Amino acid sequence: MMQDKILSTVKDQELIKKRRDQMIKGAISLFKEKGFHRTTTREIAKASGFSIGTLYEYIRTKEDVLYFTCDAIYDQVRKHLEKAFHLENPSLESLVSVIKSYFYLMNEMQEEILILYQEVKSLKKETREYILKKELVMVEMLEQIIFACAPQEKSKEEVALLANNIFVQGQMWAFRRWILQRQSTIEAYTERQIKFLLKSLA
Amino acid sequence: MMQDKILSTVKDQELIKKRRDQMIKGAISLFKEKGFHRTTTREIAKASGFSIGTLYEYIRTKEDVLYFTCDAIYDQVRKHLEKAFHLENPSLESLVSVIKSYFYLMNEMQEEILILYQEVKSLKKETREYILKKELVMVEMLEQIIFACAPQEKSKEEVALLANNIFVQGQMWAFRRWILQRQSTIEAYTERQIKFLLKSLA
Amino acid sequence: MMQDKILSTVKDQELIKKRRDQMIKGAISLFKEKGFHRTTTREIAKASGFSIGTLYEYIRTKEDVLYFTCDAIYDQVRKHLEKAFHLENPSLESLVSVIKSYFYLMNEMQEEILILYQEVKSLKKETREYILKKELVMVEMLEQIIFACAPQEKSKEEVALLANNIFVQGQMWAFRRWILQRQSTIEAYTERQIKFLLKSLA
Amino acid sequence: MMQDKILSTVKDQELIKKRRDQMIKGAISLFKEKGFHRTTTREIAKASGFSIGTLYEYIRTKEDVLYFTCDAIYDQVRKHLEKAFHLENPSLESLVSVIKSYFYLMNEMQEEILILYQEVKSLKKETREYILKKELVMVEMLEQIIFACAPQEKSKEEVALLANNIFVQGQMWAFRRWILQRQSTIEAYTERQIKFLLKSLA
DNA sequence: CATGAATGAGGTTTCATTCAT
DNA sequence: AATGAATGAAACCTCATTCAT
Repeated sequence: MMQDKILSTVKDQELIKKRRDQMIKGAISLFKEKGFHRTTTREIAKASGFSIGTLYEYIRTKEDVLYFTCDAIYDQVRKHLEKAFHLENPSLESLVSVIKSYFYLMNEMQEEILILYQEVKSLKKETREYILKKELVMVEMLEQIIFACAPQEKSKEEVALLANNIFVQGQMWAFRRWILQRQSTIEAYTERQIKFLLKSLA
Repeated sequence: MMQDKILSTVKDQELIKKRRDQMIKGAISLFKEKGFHRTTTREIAKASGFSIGTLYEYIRTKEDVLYFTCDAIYDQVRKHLEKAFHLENPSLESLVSVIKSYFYLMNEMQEEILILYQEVKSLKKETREYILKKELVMVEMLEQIIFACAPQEKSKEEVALLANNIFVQGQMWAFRRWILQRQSTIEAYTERQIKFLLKSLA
Repeated sequence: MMQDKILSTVKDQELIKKRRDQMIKGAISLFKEKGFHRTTTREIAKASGFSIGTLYEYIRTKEDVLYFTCDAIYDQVRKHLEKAFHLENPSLESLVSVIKSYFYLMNEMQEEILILYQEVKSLKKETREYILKKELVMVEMLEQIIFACAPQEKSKEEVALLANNIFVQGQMWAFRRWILQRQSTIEAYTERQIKFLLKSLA
Repeated sequence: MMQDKILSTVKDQELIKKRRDQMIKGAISLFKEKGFHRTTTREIAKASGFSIGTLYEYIRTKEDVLYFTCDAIYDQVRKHLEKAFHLENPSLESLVSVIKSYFYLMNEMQEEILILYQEVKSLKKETREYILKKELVMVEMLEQIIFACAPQEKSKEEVALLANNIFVQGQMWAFRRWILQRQSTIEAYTERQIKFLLKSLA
């Protein structure tokens, strides 16, 4: 984990984990509300339940908080998907259920997804690439599944695009909530997208 | 235009237009590079070719710059689309050509689209809603076109979703460039998306 | 008049007088409302009915406006007093009527008096002294009247102090309005102050 | 104390008191010299012996400095008066000694009194009223003393007016120094004012 | 390990004044 | 004479970061 590369003054590894988890929890709730830039380190410390001094025992710069936060969100998504993506006998139905599972997760994690969409660009290049690689891995997992479940003759590029489309359509439910959620539910939305998708796969 | 509602100390309407255009141009190039929050008003003034004092003759707050910028980007998109959307005899082919035209525009306006995606959330509620309404209008235009060109039995909701998908798939080319543009060109991308879409419409 | 010493780009003397009168009128109403420091030159120009450029044809610095304003207020007071102070046959009664006349004037000019009290200190030393000399002259006029009307054996110093007391008690009605005007009228206030004064003179 | 209502980022109450006292001392010396508006927050910080950042740990806005300063000046006056006003057996002599004590205090606190006279109006309504109430209380204390020491038949209104006159005559020594202190000493001034006053009381 | 007071660079915004038209 | 757009110094205030306790 790259997380470990960010040095902490503190030695006790368990404590580091605990404090960073507190921090991420506090940060997410603040970033949801006001975004990264409008949130101060003092607020983060307070929301995390410790002092500003202590916060800086576990990070080097404010950007580290954003990094940890994005990282944690991606891990949460990945953890969920890994479970769902573990298919026994691939079939179109299992692809459908994977997609459903993913869309419903996006519905639950709407706010966190918004954070990713809006703030990742504030990370510096190197860190941003590290974070995005995590999404890349997930997209590739999805590609595998499509290959396995819908093995019609399709080029690698087409499958890759389908995987991306599915990924974005899940996130879209979050970042276009102002338009999509005015008149639809996650269930109806999922239903329709899957319908279109299956036609595309045909 | 809501633009007019933002007061300027300056009275000459033509000059206001000219200066605000300079400002938008300067701001876009800076926002592309470092985002809204990391750009200072001093930098905006300089990039616009006038002094900080002059900048504030044409805006009230820094947020106004973001507002003008987003507004201008949306207007640029809309202006283009209005032309492309003006169909003579609707057919599947004309739908395809509309989509192509839109995708190619997104390719040209990549950086601007990124600004929209990342910074609109920094506008205050009221202004943000005003800006998003512009996108809503465009989505509705696309819905009309789909109805006209692909008049198979489809529910209003399905058409709305298709319009949204098309819209997002265009923008996606910009905001997922790090993954999509590594291995594809706008032409190939457009081709494939249209292929999937036509299947969905079938 | 020192006013004339403040150069104006404009040559036409009548116009200068007219413009400065407009300016003073505008300035007084603004200073009443928000004080000298919180009033901007732009606001003064607007309230005076001309442009900021024109304002600066008739003054050199913002402080000049304050100077003209204080000067005009003092002149207004003096003009009034000169009439009232012109006694035919001096007597205690005529002293009383002079005081009454002064107090009632202070009542009418409350806001202007407040400007003097609060803003004269913002004038630079030299100008301030020039302005205060005008009050000194008025106090001396009052001393003459006391001498003439209440010719009991009193030292020069005592008379000077009485004159000052009377002057301040008139202004007090304005600058202590928050305490005095809650429960009294100018008539009752004048009555009582005169009663005490006559005892002091006895 | 209302002071406590103004939040400080700092938690240590003793430190807050200490720093605010430093601040008030620094501010008074600057306000004496150049007034509130012409004094910058940086100057206040420097004169207080700490950085601009630290200053803002103990206040929210520049106006708070003025508020603390006025409040401190009034408290200093009140503290002094409370001692002097504590009479054992009331008599005309004790009234005279109270007045003397007050006038001499005004002589010592001339500059501070000037600050009150010129700057209180810069406080926002609510705060200004809170500050003025402190003066009101002192005036009422003086009314009590007059009642006790000079119990001739006098109306409540007359006593109130006398108390106000005494108060203003003390402050006058400060704010009319340019005229009064040219030719008199505080001793002579006090003597004469008391003489007039006793006649008024007769 | 934890705390929180201190720091000061740097952000946004204002406004007196000038000068070309 | 009148205008008003342009200027930029300087104001207030914030906040990431440090470090003595």
